Amino acid sequence: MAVTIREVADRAGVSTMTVSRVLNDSNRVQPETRQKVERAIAELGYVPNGLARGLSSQKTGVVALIVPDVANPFFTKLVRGAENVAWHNGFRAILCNTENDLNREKAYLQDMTAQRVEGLIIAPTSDQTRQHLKALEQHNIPVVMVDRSVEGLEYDLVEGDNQTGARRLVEHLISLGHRNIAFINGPLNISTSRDRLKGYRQALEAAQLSYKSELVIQTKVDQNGGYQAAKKILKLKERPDAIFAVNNLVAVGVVQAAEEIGLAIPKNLALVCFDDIEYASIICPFLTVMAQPAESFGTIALQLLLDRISGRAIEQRHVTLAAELIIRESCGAKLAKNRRKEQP
Amino acid sequence: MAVTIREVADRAGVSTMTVSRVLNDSNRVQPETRQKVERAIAELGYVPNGLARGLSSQKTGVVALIVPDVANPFFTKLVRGAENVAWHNGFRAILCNTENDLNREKAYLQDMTAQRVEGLIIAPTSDQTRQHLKALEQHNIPVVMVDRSVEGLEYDLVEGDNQTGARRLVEHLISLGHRNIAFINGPLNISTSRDRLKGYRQALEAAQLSYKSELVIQTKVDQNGGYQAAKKILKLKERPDAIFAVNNLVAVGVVQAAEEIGLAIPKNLALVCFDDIEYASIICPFLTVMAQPAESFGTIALQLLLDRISGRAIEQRHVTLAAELIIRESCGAKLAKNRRKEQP
DNA sequence: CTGTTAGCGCTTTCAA
DNA sequence: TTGAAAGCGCTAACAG
Repeated sequence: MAVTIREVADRAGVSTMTVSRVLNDSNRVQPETRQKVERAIAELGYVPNGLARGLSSQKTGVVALIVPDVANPFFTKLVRGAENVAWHNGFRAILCNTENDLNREKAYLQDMTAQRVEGLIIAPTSDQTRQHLKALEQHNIPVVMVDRSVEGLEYDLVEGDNQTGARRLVEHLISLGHRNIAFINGPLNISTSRDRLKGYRQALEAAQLSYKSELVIQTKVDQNGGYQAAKKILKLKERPDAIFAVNNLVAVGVVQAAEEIGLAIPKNLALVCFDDIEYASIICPFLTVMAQPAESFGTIALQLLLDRISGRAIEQRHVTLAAELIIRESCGAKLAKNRRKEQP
Repeated sequence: MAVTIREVADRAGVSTMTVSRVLNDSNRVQPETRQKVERAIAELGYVPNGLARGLSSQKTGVVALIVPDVANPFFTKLVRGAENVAWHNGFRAILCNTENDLNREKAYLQDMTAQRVEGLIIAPTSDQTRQHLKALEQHNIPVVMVDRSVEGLEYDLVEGDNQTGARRLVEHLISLGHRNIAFINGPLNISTSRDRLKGYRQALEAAQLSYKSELVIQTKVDQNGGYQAAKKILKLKERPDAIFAVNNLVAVGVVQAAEEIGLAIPKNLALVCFDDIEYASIICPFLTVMAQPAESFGTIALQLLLDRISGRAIEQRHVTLAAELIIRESCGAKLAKNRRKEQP
């Protein structure tokens, strides 16, 4: 058993309450008394029991971060930003990686409630998350949703401007002369998939291109999902000349598939996607992307959460962060430019 | 205040003890009683208070993961592996991102002790971590060190074979004809830096190349560190024809610097490093690396930790994981090959 | 400024 | 198989 407040109090010759006051540095303690206590703490190597503290005070100083996939650079950065802000405000962050699994998400949600975390940042696996979250309403634990929204839930939200982003990405492809543009999308029960689909259609319409359902496919939003989907869509009799991948990892899967099939990007196939891949883009600036400020998603979400925790916020807040088009190789823009130069 | 065990007990018409037994599914409860209790739990939406539980039982079901930088793909994967194993064994993982800051590491360590986590995985910021860890010894909390070792600490350890890996990387450069090989290393108070330096020297000696201290430079092991160091070293009158970067992020910084200076890799400068960058290598297989099984670092470390927690392990264990040389573009091997073809 | 008294919500221990 | 009593280590609320 570790050293307790009792032992510290005995050694310092004061009551436990006085020790407690020193710990929470209430200034209602005489300097000399405080010194005695502090010496006792140091000598004993006393570390207050956080559980007892939390149980008694109803404050744990812990928030939970629930994300679908830590290995996705977007979420990695989001987590980093959130953890940082938490740290600087005296909070710890528990990381919960759901692996896009609804059951795991549900279990984590229960668990975090049990641990009495003071707040929750969640990038929901899908709209089905609604039920789990609803079930937690009675616990009155502040929640902020990030990246993905869930209809019918009144929580604060930090998301990207997915529709606009998608539209601009597709417009870009169209401006480069592509007419047969496939869209490898995620499941439609994820808000980002729905919004990006809207943007895709919007861009086609504006260019008076018809929407062909065989060019739009839904898959898991990870590398393998992108790989499988690309394999399928690139076998079409009328092969697309460009692909819009719903996110970075799906795009990685597309690159992999194209390589295997022997299609050169961007020569034989143009490719664009949502979300950058940090270090990759420096090593070789290849993917043309709609980059989102991932870290800001995390820092802002955590700030909103802290506002809730401290009771500063009342109304529901909805932050939308713009994305930035970064044109590199994979869309073929530079290729096109060079071609023009060569054939004057 | 949330629903408590008391209310569940009242509603089910049993004592709190019986509810507790159902919760911990002790089988010493009559089926009918159990049903009554379970119904009450469901109706009330009861979630047991983990703090109270932990305080009372001395078990929290939480382990801490302390890493220097979550945004580094190596640690991201390590964390992912560890979190996964924790999950499957009924444990939650708290992520602590120290940002390579000793103070932050110290605070986290104290904090985790306070929260009574049942175990600790730590990739230490440096040898200075020893003092913090020593201070926690009296708490008898199981610790497993990963990636980096700290001398004088008797904890379980999972690390890579840094010396061999570094040696092979440099040997590879030498085999390609490079003689003026710079090494951008990390601080020597990190074990991996020391071991990789040994490997570097070993390779030079074996090839009877002299060690030139001006070609070895220490820096922070992140992108900016690599960038700054490369800027400096590439200005040398006798410019190196190859660089061995101590890790992936440093290599990214080197690429950045080389780009700025106008040096083409691998044409004017060969580059190799430790640790792969997952997605980047698929999008464009550029960096020649010594890839470490990052996820295994995490899974194995967590398994060792679970052994400790359950008291299964007694002796100190030391796991060394081999790295794999992956030859891509940046070292110039393929360039060399082509050159040979072109000049028969 | 300091101490006393009661819990926080659960589990352990011992009886029944 | 079930329950009563006694804490786990701390802090809130009130006295003094």
